[in-house]
Amino acid sequence: MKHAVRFELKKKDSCTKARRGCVHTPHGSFETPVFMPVGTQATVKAMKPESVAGLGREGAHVILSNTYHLYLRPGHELIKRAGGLHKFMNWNRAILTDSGGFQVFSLGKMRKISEEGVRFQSYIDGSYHMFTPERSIEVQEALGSDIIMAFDECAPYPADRSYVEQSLELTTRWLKRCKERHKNIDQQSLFGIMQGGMYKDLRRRSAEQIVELDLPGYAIGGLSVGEPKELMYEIMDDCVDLLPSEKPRYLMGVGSPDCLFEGVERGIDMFDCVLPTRVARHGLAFTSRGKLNIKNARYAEDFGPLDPDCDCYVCRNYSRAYLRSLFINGEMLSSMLLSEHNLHFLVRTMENIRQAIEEDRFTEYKNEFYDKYGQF
RNA sequence: GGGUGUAUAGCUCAGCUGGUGGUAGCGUGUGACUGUUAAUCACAAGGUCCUCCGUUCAAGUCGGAGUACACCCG
Repeated sequence: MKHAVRFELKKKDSCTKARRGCVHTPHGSFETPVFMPVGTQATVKAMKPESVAGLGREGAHVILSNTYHLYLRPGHELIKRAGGLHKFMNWNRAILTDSGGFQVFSLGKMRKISEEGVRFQSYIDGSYHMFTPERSIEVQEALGSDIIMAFDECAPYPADRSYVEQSLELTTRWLKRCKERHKNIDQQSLFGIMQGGMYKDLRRRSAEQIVELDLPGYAIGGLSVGEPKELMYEIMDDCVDLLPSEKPRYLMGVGSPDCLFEGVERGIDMFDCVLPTRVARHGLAFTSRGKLNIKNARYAEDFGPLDPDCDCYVCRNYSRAYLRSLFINGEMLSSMLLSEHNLHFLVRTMENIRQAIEEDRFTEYKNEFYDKYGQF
């Protein structure tokens, strides 16, 4: 049977491991490397779907949503009855759903891990819910996303070697159960997730185990969980190549501008991150000259655009002074405009990266970007 | 004109029977945020405790006068 998702590798940079490709899904294709905006609760916070579709020059063609959150509320069965996640949220392009694996990490004390799965306590009403690999796949099937992620354990940092080792082995066993349970491979594609924490040999072992299962795509999980960036880059130096070059490689949860460049340079094709939308709601903008905190007093009477080099809707129409005024008055338009700008900035930067790879000048573009952006 | 009450951070207020001014809220200033429990969180600055006199070893706190404001009565 034909896989729902297929990767087409178009070009490789001659100096670095950067690649240019395209992922084809039942809900259209997206060019890679790609940044996927995050819409955890079936919405990219503060953004209308048509605005997401209009980001950058070409628009965003894939977003991420979350299995655990939608399972809790409004419920995957409800979304299925609504006609699936795409229809429910009015997004007819590709959707990738995270499995709930990250919540094993982020929900901290509110869960208990066993061989069977994870017992979560709902942060909404305190009720208990058993999530297993099978359950995660069932829920993602009901949601109808194009790419579904394996249910994994995202280990914390720092973590003992023995803990990470057991966690990685558990993740592999769970991946096998996910694959076993996943039947509609012509409608949805399951991506496996590498773990192994900050231990290179464990990363290698994890990669070997999951690659053997011959899935249509692979992700690197368990990075950007609090470790220094240099350490993350060092781990990536080693482990990206362990994933098959003919499959898309997805670095989960990463999305600061510098990390995108560093990831692409090491052969990553897909990224997702809440950072641009979260920091936007907290008043921080990414600009070509670096981070800009809109609540700083010095912007009170700055009537220029957020980023003079940006051509987004926000920069074309609003001043820093206005955006600051919105923010300090607690107006929701502040979140909307800053989210749109930040997402545009990352989506546009990725478009530039893709073009640079096509023209075989990725490193040149990266240096150009870094020079202008300054300190991260 | 008389009575009553209030006066402490930029604002709104805690501060018991005197013992170095408050983990107070908001505001202000700054920072953090990376598969979203996050329109969140953290830190900092900022005061002749209205003025004067008195009681006391010691007064934001007790007494008196003044001033300002609020309300009530003429």
